Amino acid sequence: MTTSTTGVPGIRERNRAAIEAEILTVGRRHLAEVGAAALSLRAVARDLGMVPSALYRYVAGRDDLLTLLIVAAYDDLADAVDAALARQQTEQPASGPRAAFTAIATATRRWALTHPHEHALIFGSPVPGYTAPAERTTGPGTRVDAHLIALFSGLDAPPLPGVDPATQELGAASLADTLQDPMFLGANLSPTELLRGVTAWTLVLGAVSSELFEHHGPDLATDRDAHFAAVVDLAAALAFPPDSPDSQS
Amino acid sequence: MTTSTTGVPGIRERNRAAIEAEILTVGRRHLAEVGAAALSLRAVARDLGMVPSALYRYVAGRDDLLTLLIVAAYDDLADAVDAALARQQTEQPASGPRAAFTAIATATRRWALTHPHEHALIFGSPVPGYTAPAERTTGPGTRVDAHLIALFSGLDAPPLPGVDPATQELGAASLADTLQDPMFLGANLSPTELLRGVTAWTLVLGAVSSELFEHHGPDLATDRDAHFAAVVDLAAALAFPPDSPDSQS
DNA sequence: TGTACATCAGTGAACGCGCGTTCACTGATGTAC
DNA sequence: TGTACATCAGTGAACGCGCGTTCACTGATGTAC
Repeated sequence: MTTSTTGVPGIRERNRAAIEAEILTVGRRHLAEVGAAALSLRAVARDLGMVPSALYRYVAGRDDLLTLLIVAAYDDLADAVDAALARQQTEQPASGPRAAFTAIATATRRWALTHPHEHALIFGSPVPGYTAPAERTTGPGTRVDAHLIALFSGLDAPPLPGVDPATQELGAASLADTLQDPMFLGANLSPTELLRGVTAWTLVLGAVSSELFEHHGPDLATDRDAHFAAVVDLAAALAFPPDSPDSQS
Repeated sequence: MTTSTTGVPGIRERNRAAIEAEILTVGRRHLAEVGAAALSLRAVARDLGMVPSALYRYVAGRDDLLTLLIVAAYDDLADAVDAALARQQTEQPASGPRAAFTAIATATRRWALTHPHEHALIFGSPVPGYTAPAERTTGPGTRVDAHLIALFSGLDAPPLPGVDPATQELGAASLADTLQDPMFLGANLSPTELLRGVTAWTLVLGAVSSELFEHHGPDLATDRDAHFAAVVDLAAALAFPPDSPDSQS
């Protein structure tokens, strides 16, 4: 369309890309400052030195901007997790899935602490009057999950002591349908592994949100890092077999 | 002041109490319908058949109304938990702390599912531009916690298999200061018990929020009750010794 | 290389909306003597 | 029991604010011939 016949993008196209990037940057800054509920198209436009209506050349409306920010947040988090995994892979090439789980959990918490509003946007209470379009958010929203699924596969952990086998069985069975999702293709995950993995991850996210939103006040732990490490250790004990190596730094 | 010399409240005083109650009722209904972020003084006044400014006779402003609603939500949840515990006490008088933990978790989830916005108000992301006055919310906010503390005391559970003792020790130590809080007076709780108890409860709240906010989409489990029961079973395994009885209904 | 036309970016004004909060006021309810 | 005064509940109008979205428009950038 606007592409010239040589395939080289013209100025218009380059400008458009530049401004789209700028909108995203400013949008993220506003999100970080005021939160999703108070995010305003007019304020973003103001900050871009534009008149509000001009934004509609680039964004269909406020909801569309929110969707862009959600996608960006998921991607940013996933990038941070990818980086943490890669770092670990080079520093401790022999480490197993449990250490990878710990690395993912730690990176997720770090990211949340540095991006509280973006964490709230994707893991907190829903933004009033907005529902995310699944076809745009599920892709980036499952990048971290894909890592976890790989880690939880083929563990064959023995039942935890003090756990009721019948209750576990029923809970696992209720997840069987989910395993049909294409996401799990080739993962070779058992319902029980999924149950225990999802539970471990729920605990991690719960701990992060609990720390961030201060459910137990600001002073629960004197050493928050140590507290979180212990929680992650417990979470890992839910999903991984007892002899699984976990190298804490 | 307005009390007559006989000690019997006059009409004014009774009217005032009645209207205060009505404000709370309408406020809660609005909260349930639109959520905390969209809660508006004007709308509440409208619904009461009053002019907006009249509300200021009863409430200092929007923030004050929010505080009232937070207190009411905590109390309502705690009432539901109390009722569930009492019911269990009569139906299964011989059941132990682990069964009580399960009852509390189940009641908390039930309450959250029937009061999603109130759950979000106290356990979700913070309301933008509002910070709760601790001196008014901590009282009702810790009623459920008090039950849990009692349950977690004196358990002396053995270390979970697959858990790193050093990591647990550090995590527990970071909670030692918290144990000085008057709330723990006479509870005889060890740092390790607190760590494992808080973690178990974090998992429960995380699971409730995850289900409510649909972090894994609407269709993670075909039988959500069974899924939740299995998660609570795993949570209990974190805090209670393996031989602790847990009677699932 | 030059001209006629189509596309696009951004402007500026306006729409209608709802919000929290203030203020001077009326009329009813209570209190003191 | 009656009267003068103080307290309180609720009214109505107004303040200034920011919001999302629409619309007709100007001027610049690109395209076709």
